[in-house]
Amino acid sequence: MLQEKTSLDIYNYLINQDLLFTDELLWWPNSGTFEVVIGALLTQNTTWKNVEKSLSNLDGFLTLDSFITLDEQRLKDMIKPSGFYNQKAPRLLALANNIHQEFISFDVFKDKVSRQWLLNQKGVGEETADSILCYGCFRDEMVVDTYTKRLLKKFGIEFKKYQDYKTFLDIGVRDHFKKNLNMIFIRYHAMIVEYNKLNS
DNA sequence: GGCCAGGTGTAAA
DNA sequence: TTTACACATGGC
Repeated sequence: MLQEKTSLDIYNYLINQDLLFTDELLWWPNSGTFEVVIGALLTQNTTWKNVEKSLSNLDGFLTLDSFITLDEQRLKDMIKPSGFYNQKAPRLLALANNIHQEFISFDVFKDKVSRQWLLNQKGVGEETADSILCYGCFRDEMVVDTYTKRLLKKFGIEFKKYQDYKTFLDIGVRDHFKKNLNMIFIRYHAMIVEYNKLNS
């Protein structure tokens, strides 16, 4: 009889792969800052390499207060390397302005924002919302991306909906670890991405 | 040159 | 509720 793997089995499998990073908190650059919001939108259907070019262009404008001073055309020019700039620029500016208007500072945003508030923002879907919550706000939210789906498929696990993937990944490790879930989710997702990079 | 990348919004069936 | 398509640059 075929026994299906649990999310904890896959987590432990990845732990045993000896992936090359020492501190999972550093895996998403400048996690816990507004920069994660920018990166999360820019990386949509885009390689992180291209996002890095844009982030580099945005040097000096990576805080909430400085970012909202940019005008749309200038932002488009700066984020050109990461593609879809005609839609990403206005969406990023609207999001940043909404954060500023609703929460005043990014620190308050980190503390108070809800997943639903993020999902109501144009340009923020489920993965982007979870990336912002997990890496930007250090909340206990697991991120599901193409790497995740690809890895699970190797184990014969497939779902139709994002939420089904998320629930599958969440339950097993949540029940096992019970505490420090944000760190576990960060480590889990980071390992999935690194594993894919090494095996592709 | 073709294909894909740490997706999302919209329109149409 | 599901499916199809546009969005755009850069790396391989």
